Amino acid sequence: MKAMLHAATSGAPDIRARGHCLDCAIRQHAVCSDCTAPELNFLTEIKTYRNYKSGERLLEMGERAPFMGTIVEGVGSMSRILPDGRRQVVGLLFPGDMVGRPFSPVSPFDYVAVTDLRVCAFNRPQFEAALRETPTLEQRLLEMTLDELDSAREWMVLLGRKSAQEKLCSFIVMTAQRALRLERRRPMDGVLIELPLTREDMADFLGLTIETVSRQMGVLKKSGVIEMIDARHLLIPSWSALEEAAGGELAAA
Amino acid sequence: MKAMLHAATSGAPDIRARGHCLDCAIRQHAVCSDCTAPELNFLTEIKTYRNYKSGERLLEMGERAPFMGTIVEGVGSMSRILPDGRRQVVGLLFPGDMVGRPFSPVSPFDYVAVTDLRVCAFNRPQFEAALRETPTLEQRLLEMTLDELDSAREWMVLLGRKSAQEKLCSFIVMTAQRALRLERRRPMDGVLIELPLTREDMADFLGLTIETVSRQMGVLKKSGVIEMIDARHLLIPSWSALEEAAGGELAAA
DNA sequence: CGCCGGCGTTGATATGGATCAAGGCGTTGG
DNA sequence: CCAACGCCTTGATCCATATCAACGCCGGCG
Repeated sequence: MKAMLHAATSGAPDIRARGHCLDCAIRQHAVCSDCTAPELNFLTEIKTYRNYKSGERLLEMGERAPFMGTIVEGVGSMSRILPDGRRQVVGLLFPGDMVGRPFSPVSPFDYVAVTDLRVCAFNRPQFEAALRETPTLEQRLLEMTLDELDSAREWMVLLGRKSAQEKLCSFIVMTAQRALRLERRRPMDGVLIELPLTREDMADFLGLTIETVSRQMGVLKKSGVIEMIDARHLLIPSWSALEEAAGGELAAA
Repeated sequence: MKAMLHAATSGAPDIRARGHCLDCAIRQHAVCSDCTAPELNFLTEIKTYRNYKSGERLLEMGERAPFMGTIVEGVGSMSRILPDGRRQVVGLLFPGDMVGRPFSPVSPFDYVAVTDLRVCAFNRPQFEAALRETPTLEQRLLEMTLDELDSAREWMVLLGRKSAQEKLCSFIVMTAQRALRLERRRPMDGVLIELPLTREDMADFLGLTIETVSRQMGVLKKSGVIEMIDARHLLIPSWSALEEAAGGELAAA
């Protein structure tokens, strides 16, 4: 629950060579998914890649955000830390998800690399201009934002009304759905799940402490809802039993 | 915490006469705020008003939503009820706020009238077509959606990490800000606040029980953070003391 | 008028999850 | 090889909030 002392915001992230947007592995999940070839040509010209090590901060709450971008590889988080150190993760970012808040020069949350991360980044004013001039881009952003809003509200249900057990199960369901969707696979019995977060990040996402997360994982293991390969790898014997234990619908986001 | 048995979704809400959008009292707060006169002429033609009594359900989670709209008068809520009856309010709707989920024929949440309500409504397909054809409208919707997303995430911080006390104070701050903004006034010491919600709705919004809400109101009263005129009317002697007790920034939404 | 139902308060008790504390494993680096 | 650290687990205890229960106030209605 106490905020970890993460590495400070990186001053000069590793910026790598381009590569054409047409060849992008996650384009179909990203804000540019509906763009035409000429539009992609333009984006190719203004994008840069940024790489971060796990724990690095990409953007800091309350600070000017020099860029916006899309996660290409890895997992990130958005979080806020209260003055006394309590921390709440308000969103996880998987490949295809946007980093940064369009139309606001100041980031309303901290963006942190949960795993090593690769981000397709755009200079903010340039990207905002592109948005205004490109209806495909803007419409897709609207769609994505509406979906994120639905997800955020579902997470509010979890935070406000679910038990620690149910929170854990919902988290596992959500993580599995996101991971599987990237591979265009459907949830099924016997799938193997990798949890990209530390117990601390899970706790901060679920509004719990690490001890409670750890204990509830134990309970789930004992009750057979999950099998633990190790702390970060689970097997789901029965998808429906897991959803049952999550205590209420979780729409795909 | 148990779901109240609200009146069923109204089959045929009271649909009233028009009135021109140019004369609309809440236009500057709504999705149509940036529209030109000709655009407003068009909207005037396709809009209808719907009136609801407190407790009526405008849209039901999982059901086809025949319309979308904007709150003109009164306060509404979006909520979800878990299979076992636990309820979480995921958003309050003040004049200017949108009712319904654009681009999804099925409502992801229940929309309920908290007070008597007047809604400016559009037939869904017509409104969506208007959105696609009217960049001012679509851009404004994007802006509003991004703001709502920020608010939802701030509420996640509250639900996950704040104490009952802090939740109550944050709620009062938020309610006051919303009410004052409509009147173009700024928060100041000594303002009188009206709480539009029952203790039950507050509890469901804050992830608490009614008893805890009631007790914490008592504590706030005793500690002088608020003065209670009656259960629904408060006086804020010191705005900064209230914000202090809310335990962390609450951006205006 | 008197009853009843919705809403709010208050009190007594129970409990889920937090807190405090200790220890285990695996990796890194001296 | 051992020390130190990050991450995770497990145990004992505490406490904030839930739960269970009763009551007061008020407005509507028979």
